[in-house]
Amino acid sequence: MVADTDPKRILHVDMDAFFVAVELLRRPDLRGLPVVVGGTGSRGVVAAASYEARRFGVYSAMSSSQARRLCPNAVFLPGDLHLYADYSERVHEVFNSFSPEVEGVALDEAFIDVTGSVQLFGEASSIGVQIRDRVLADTGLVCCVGVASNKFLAKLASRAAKPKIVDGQIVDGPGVFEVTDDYASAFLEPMSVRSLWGVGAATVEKLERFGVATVADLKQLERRVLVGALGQAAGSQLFDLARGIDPRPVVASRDAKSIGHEETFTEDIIDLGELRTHLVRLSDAVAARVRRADVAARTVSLKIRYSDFSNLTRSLTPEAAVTTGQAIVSALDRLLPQCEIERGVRLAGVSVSNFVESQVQLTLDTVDSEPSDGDWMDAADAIDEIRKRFGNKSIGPLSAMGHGRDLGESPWGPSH
DNA sequence: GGTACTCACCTTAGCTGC
DNA sequence: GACCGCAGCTAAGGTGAG
Repeated sequence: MVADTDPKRILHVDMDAFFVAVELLRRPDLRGLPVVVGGTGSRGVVAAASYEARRFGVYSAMSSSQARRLCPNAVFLPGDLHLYADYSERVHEVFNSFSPEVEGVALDEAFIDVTGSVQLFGEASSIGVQIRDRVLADTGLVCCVGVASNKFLAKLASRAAKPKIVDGQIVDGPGVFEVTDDYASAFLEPMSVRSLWGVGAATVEKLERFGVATVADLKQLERRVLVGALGQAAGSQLFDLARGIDPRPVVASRDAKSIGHEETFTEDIIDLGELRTHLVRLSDAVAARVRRADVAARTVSLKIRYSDFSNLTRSLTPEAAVTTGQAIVSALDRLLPQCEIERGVRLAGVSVSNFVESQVQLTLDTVDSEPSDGDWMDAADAIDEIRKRFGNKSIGPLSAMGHGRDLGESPWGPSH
């Protein structure tokens, strides 16, 4: 089962219906009603649903139109990521007061390694109770805590700690749930393989060919069989997870490996000029984040989703690493001819990766040539300063002004 | 009809240099 | 010089989480 040499005490903290719960703090009149965050537009999805909405079968990632059909009386809210980020920060302050080893996974969830904290605060499950109480007292939000000897089991344990919908009724969960190493087999084996980390629709289909539906079924397969079916990394990981083995440590700070923005349009785009205007705006937003991170990006990627939902991704690595919107757009201009605009473009995305230290090298061949990234840096610095003082909407590329929505506004699809 | 957004990571393939 | 094996990089696409 779990290696004897691994005495770690890991917590997984999951905020309960986080986005909805934050909304209810400022709209207490909505308590007890079906409330949905996201899905306000025709092409959007549900980001979070209250338990009252879940009783009608509304869940996150469901299309907005389906959610409306299932629960026409639900209150649909557009969502406010800035507000959620503020609350997330406050919740993380609570986590950090119990251990410095906090790994944020998303705004509403984190792993905490409390191995070194038990002498100070008591047993791991007791720390879980204390965190839950403190989060409620400091923010008014409810969280669920899973306790185990590794991240994978702690994550599943926090799921078991949550409230559930049984026969259309909301049934409270324990709030804190521990999976001991002795209990791990009995806990895991009846579960669907879909519960395991890294198993999505495609992997489920492959496993079904081996007659595998549950973790118990999965344990019947040898490692080499799984590796043959799923590849070295996924196969080997799944073999271990089925046995409750997960060696990944809690990593308190992680450097971003890519930065990107993508956007689904209210209507499909069939004009290359219009598409380019949106790409300029997206590039500008990506570049601003790159500069805030104090890095430069070597690779620029373009993502296009056509009206039939097929995707095209193209990337290139320019001679010099990029930090400005202009430099990203010039790279995109080399990729854009591969886009078949007449097919109708539903979504466009811009991302950058392969980060290096932010150092703009001015070489002799930049003299008397096209404006380089270095030439634009002073202007970009000035833009960053203006945005810091007057807000994101205060300045932007002229060609993109008046086009598209502010990034971060209606983050789960177009609002109309 | 009906599918967002961001990010990480994996696989495969082709190319280049040693 | 041709060929092989290997490593490293780039590019494209896919999968999955949250």
